[in-house]
Amino acid sequence: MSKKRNTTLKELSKELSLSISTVSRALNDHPDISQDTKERVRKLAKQMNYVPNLFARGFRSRETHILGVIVPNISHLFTSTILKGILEEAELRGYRVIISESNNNEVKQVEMLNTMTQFGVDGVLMSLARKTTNVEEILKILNRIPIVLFDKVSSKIPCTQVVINEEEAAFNAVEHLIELGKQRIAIIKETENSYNSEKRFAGYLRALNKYGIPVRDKLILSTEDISLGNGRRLTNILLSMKKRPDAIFAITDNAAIGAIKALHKFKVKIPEEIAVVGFSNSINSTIVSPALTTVDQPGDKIGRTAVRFLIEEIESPTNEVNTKTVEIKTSLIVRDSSLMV
Amino acid sequence: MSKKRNTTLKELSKELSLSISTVSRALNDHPDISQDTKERVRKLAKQMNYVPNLFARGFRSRETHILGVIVPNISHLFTSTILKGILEEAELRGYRVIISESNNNEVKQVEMLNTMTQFGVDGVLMSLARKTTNVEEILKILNRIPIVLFDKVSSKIPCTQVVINEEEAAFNAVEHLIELGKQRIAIIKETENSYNSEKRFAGYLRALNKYGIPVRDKLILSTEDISLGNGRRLTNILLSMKKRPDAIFAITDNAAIGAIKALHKFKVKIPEEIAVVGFSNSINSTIVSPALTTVDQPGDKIGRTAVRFLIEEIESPTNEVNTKTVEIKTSLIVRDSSLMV
DNA sequence: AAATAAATTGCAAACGTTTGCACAAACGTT
DNA sequence: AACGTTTGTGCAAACGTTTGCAATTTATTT
Repeated sequence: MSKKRNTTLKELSKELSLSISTVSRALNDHPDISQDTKERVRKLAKQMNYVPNLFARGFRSRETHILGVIVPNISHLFTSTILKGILEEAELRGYRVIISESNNNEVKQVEMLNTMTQFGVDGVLMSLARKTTNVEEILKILNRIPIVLFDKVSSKIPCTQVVINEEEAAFNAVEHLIELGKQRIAIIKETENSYNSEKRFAGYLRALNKYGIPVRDKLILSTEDISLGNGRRLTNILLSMKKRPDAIFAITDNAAIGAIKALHKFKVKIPEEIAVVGFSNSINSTIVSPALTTVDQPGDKIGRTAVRFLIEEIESPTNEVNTKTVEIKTSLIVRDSSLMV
Repeated sequence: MSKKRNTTLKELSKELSLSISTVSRALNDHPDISQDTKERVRKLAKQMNYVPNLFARGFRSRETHILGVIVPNISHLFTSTILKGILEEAELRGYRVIISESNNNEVKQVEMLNTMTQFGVDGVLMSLARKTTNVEEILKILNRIPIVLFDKVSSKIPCTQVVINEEEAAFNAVEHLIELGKQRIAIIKETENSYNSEKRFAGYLRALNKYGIPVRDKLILSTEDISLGNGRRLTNILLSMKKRPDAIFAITDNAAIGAIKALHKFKVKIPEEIAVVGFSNSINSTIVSPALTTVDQPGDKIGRTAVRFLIEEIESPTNEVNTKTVEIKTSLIVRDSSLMV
């Protein structure tokens, strides 16, 4: 059970009567080494099942080929889809991935960032904890290693950011409702300064503006925690109004599903009386009935793209700051909750 | 942007006019060092923002304090809940976690296991790919480092295994249906030699036996891929029978939801005509209507437990093989799909 | 044949940490 | 005063790899 030691360069070199350095260079395909020697070395290496000790290597060259990932909540479906993309792309490019969860705790988030750099990761992919306000510490670390933000990002951090076209996606969703003939469109969004929520809200406003529909404050509802339960609760409020809305745009599938449940309870016809649109295309959106119209966000593409940019920065470092924002296109998936005949 | 170097022991030692080894020992709270020195060292270390180079350490002591995790599919909700538990418990105990996805591919699974040991992880937590049959390679690696299996396990691999009480959980679920007065209980399960499926099937059989209910082959349906779509398809078959079942036990929430969808379509009353029970307590089970009765598996507890056993094996290695199986208790959550008044 | 260039290979240092051992000082015991 | 003991500290080796430079061999040129 005790950890058996791996074959080392030294053992190979002894076996072949070569020096350690020659063996090392042969395996790394260094041009100074003759073809002949290279083949002999490679053959024996394979035979003796040689694998380089990554710690010695990382230790020596301060390159670990490890990427750190920090996300608020790993069991959120959208997040785990992104992680899937990250894992796949990283593996493809010969990087390994360490994952941590911040639990939406800003302090913990910085702590993890520190541990990771201390650990020697080559770069970090990060989705910010809700209400990340103090970016000081993050900026400090950004001076030392490249960071790429995705999904929950912040304009206060000058680095590459990979997001979906939140504003446009929301615009499209609301435009869809308007084209259906809806005029009193309510929105259920987040209170706090959440990047995603604000962008989506902006899209909502732009759509109303474009079609000359007045913005009614009463139809703009916010909640701290954009959950199913709160979606239900806010919808109840909407239903108690003298003039009910004729559509609800919830910036989250869960909240939208909560809305549907509430509407169901009060026997409101969906979508005839009130149409509902969500955001995320989570599995649930097809399970609820009526099936939910929603915005599909290609999580794995976000993950892959983020990895690609991060590795690029790692492998060809420049002294300029990278501040580009990459937008991944989403698409509106129309289902029964907004399908009028 | 270039990787700035961290403070090293050498720098600390120079500053304090002490030897490197004294500083090292002071920071590791070695009893040989005087309290006075320890405090001076610690103070300066903090001030100079010293962090040990984990690579040098891991390299030296061949202990990395990294755990490897291999799962079939990270974006499966139950899996990511387990991961959450793993991450939390590991962090608590000062271990870091590397996660890989096997995509249910046996070859890839072994490959990852190899890369991880090569990488120097102290131990591996693994949930097996479906249809893992060739355990040769895994056994080889088990000789070198401790492995703990969870969720998808195999009796062919002599190591600690953390599972839920699959058989009993299924038994309870079916017993619940019987107590409801159901007599023709169908089961939707997996075809291939899946550990979970077989255990659950065994529980199903035991429940029928206990109550003297004949086992009818026609009511035992299997599918390769236990998905929502296949749940729906198999339910359609059940509905086409001359004598329909009066209950369906699907060994997966998704399949159960497929069943509900099919029943819905044919306007079969749930649970009066046919009751439905699933397995997993995924979020969806509360979103479908009627809400699904299902078995709650405490994912994070599984994760935490697995980590605990693994670390124990790492930190106090014995030469005996560890083959205990730890069962985590589940509970049946009764909802509308089987709630009769 | 001598001189130079090119192709291979080896030596040795370096990376930052831990740890067995040796050493020195201070103390207590005969 | 001589001897052990205890306490605190430093020396130096080791972990496995990479890499600048030197050394050797071989090929090419004059």
